[in-house]
Amino acid sequence: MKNTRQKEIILDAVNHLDNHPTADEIYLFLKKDHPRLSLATVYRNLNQFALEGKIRKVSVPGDSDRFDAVLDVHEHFYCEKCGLIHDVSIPGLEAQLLNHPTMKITDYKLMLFGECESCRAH
Amino acid sequence: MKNTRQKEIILDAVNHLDNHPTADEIYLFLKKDHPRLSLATVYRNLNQFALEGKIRKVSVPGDSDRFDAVLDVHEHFYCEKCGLIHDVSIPGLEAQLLNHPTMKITDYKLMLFGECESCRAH
DNA sequence: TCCTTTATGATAATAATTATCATTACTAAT
DNA sequence: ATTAGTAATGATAATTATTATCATAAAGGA
Ligand SMILES: [Mn+2]
Ligand SMILES: [Mn+2]
Ligand SMILES: [Zn+2]
Ligand SMILES: [Zn+2]
Repeated sequence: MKNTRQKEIILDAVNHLDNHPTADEIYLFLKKDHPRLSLATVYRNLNQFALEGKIRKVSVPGDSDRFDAVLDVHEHFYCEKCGLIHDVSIPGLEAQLLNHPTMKITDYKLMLFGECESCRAH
Repeated sequence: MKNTRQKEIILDAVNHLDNHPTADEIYLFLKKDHPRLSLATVYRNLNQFALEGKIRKVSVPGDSDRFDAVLDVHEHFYCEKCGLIHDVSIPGLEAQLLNHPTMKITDYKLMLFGECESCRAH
């Protein structure tokens, strides 16, 4: 509700770190230039931004949540070789999931697993 | 590797409790008749069974993991009204996800959210 | 039965996230 | 510009689910 320097730099960080960073990674990145920043403030604002739809929260089963400034519909793929999370486009998937005949589905969380292109090449 | 009474009753419990129970729910259910059972043993064996493919582990973002004895391909739907997890069949979904043109996808975790039929009726 | 090995039970440790609360600093009104 | 009111922050404690540790117990083969 009130504008703060912290909100500004945290949102900027999510926009500039395009690797689906965790709250802690964002915190460590910002701490270099803003040593008084608190991890609690990072969590608080990331969750608030996600609620407001300014960013996406990406749940990784058995691991920390990650954050994504890209709002276009896309899925996430966790490469079990390199550990990176890659964006994946699956056209028609969202419509297929949300148009279920009996259940009123309003949202979904999906994580794909496997081996990414670059790891397969090696 | 060794057969124990604990393995037997824990696997039986997952088969008997068809509500996608958590490790703790299984533990509390079994403790009534087996007061010496340890929660660590429940976790250990549930994870082992899941690795062996005897049961499924169902990840619920932001909540405890759940366990499922039904091995047939099906998805899970979390009703935000009643909090229950319902089974959902989405024919063709698995093939669509695993046959991605570029990524070698071998597995996925999906959780659907919305309002279930019975809650919508009220 | 005896021996070796693996599993168990009890509890400590871990790790991510949220809660608490005194202090700080926005914002708007004076 | 000063003030007053309110919301946000920073520091840290608490929470919660799960895993790790390790002494003891029990499985199963010889
Ligand atoms: Mn993304
Ligand atoms: Mn199920
Ligand atoms: Zn990779
Ligand atoms: Zn419901």
